[in-house]
Amino acid sequence: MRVQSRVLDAVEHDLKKAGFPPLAWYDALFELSRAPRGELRPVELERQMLIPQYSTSRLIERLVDEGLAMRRECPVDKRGQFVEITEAGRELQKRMWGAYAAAIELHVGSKLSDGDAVKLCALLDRLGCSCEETSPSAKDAAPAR
Amino acid sequence: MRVQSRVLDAVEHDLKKAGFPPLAWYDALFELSRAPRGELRPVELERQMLIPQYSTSRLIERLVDEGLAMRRECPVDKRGQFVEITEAGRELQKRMWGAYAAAIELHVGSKLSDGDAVKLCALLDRLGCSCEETSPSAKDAAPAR
DNA sequence: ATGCATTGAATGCATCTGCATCAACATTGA
DNA sequence: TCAATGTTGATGCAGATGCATTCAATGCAT
Repeated sequence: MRVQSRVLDAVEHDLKKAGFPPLAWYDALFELSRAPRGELRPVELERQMLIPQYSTSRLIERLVDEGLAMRRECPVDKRGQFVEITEAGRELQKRMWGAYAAAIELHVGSKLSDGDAVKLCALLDRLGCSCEETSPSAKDAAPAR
Repeated sequence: MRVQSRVLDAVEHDLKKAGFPPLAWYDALFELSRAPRGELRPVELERQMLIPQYSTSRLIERLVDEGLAMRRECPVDKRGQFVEITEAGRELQKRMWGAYAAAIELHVGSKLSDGDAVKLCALLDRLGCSCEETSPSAKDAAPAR
């Protein structure tokens, strides 16, 4: 817990210092940019990012407000919608990646050999899976971040 | 990042389900309870918990409001103060530890052998130290959690 | 001693979160 | 067909957080 918060804070701090929006924006833009046609249902974005539903809704709202994404309605399910990344969004995502990658290298990469990184991933993976055993209802699954 | 947020959320979720306050309260009560005479300067608490100053200030405020801790003034430095844990505070800390320990065992302990845990700690330790190299000023050190 | 930077703690304000709920649509099943 | 149930997404509201600033007390250098 201590290490994670230190590293994450350091990375977010670097990003902010470079004048960029929070990491969550990057995550969202990244997921959108690599989606089939640059678009995703909010529900899918939510699942990718491990954040609660209302949080997704508001994140999208902000991205749209900033012109980084746009909503389009879903033809097959009229209560749903698609969120599509704009050119500006793709551009910001790429620019942020510069700072983000540098921060990762500085705070993580430079401190771990490739082999160590692999070992670390393997160990962490054991903690990651099957989190719902506490409660039968999937509704209870905790949101993330 | 993904694993940490999943595990932490699961633990916090279990704690809340058992009717307990957030983990940060536990952390603070724990630090206080193991301090020399059950008391700590806010600044020290801040350093132990890796949270920003204003956050400590408000956390203490809540603990005091709930009768879990009490403020006393510091004789040697009149702008400072001491925060001392109360009996109720010690008791809550102990009761929370029951649920907390169970959650840790469920979400972490049961998924990792002792040897793996040691390896994991060793790997994480390499990421943890020397975080201030980005900026010469210590003021810039990022807060945590 | 006096001016000046530093430290310890609190707080006003804007923003963000979490929770519960809502409204609209979709699906199922009798 | 129609009621019950489930999904999708938004939102009002209370509480939490982050930021910058404040104020008082302290240390320090001249």
